[in-house]
Amino acid sequence: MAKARSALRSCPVAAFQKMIAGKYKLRIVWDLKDGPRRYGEIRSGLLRGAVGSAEITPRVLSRELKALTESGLIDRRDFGVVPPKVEYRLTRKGKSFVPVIAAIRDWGERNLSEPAALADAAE
Amino acid sequence: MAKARSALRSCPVAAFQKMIAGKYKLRIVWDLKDGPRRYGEIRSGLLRGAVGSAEITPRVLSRELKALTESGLIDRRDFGVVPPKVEYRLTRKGKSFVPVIAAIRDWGERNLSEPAALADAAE
DNA sequence: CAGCATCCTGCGTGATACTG
DNA sequence: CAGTATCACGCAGGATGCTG
Repeated sequence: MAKARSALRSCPVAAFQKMIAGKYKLRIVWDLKDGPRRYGEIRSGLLRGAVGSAEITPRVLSRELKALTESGLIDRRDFGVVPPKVEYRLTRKGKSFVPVIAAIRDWGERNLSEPAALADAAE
Repeated sequence: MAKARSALRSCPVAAFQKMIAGKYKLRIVWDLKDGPRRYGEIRSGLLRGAVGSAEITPRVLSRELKALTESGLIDRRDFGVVPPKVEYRLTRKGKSFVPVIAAIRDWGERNLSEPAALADAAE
């Protein structure tokens, strides 16, 4: 079975965790599910849902986007114009990953959101 | 809609990320799906799948277990005997989370494991 | 507009040693 | 056996400023 082979490496879960490491990767992918978006749009989009304290620094966003690109989840498209215009879109692989995030969101909406908030508040 | 309310806080995805933060939490929950396990068993179980370099230090494992307990995913049962015997088991909430991990594993097995390994190897 | 360069800080994680 | 205590370190991630 092919299963045993891949399971050895470090199990899919660990690979998954590496892939989505970082605070924004999941949200970026989720945001891109509706179609291509420009750098600034993604940045703005990430602010929705933030509690309102911190901005996402270009350095961080840039890193995440690059990592996602190297993971093969998203694709970077540079229009090579001035002023710069760059779009990011999901790859095939990225699209196939959307349902997984959907499952996460779905579970999170009914199990986290509020009850888990006290675990935070307690801290 | 209740959706908007919970979505505001920081979106389910962020809450999810906080909940499973740490290298072992997902694997612990996954490991516990087959039934209760003792501290030492969990520790040994985590070594399967590790590339073989590092041990899991008690400090780290202890923290993860405590965090998972406070998240309400697992339940700690101390038998109060000597030598100590402590079992960890999934709660209802924890069990409901297993399918999500299954989805992750499933996706990971067909999309990561090897092709994504080069992203690692490159590093 | 879409980044990159530099500095700085907190925390997650590993190593080691000790205890009820 | 099932942890806790202490030390140390790398790195994610925020702040600020610059550029093509």
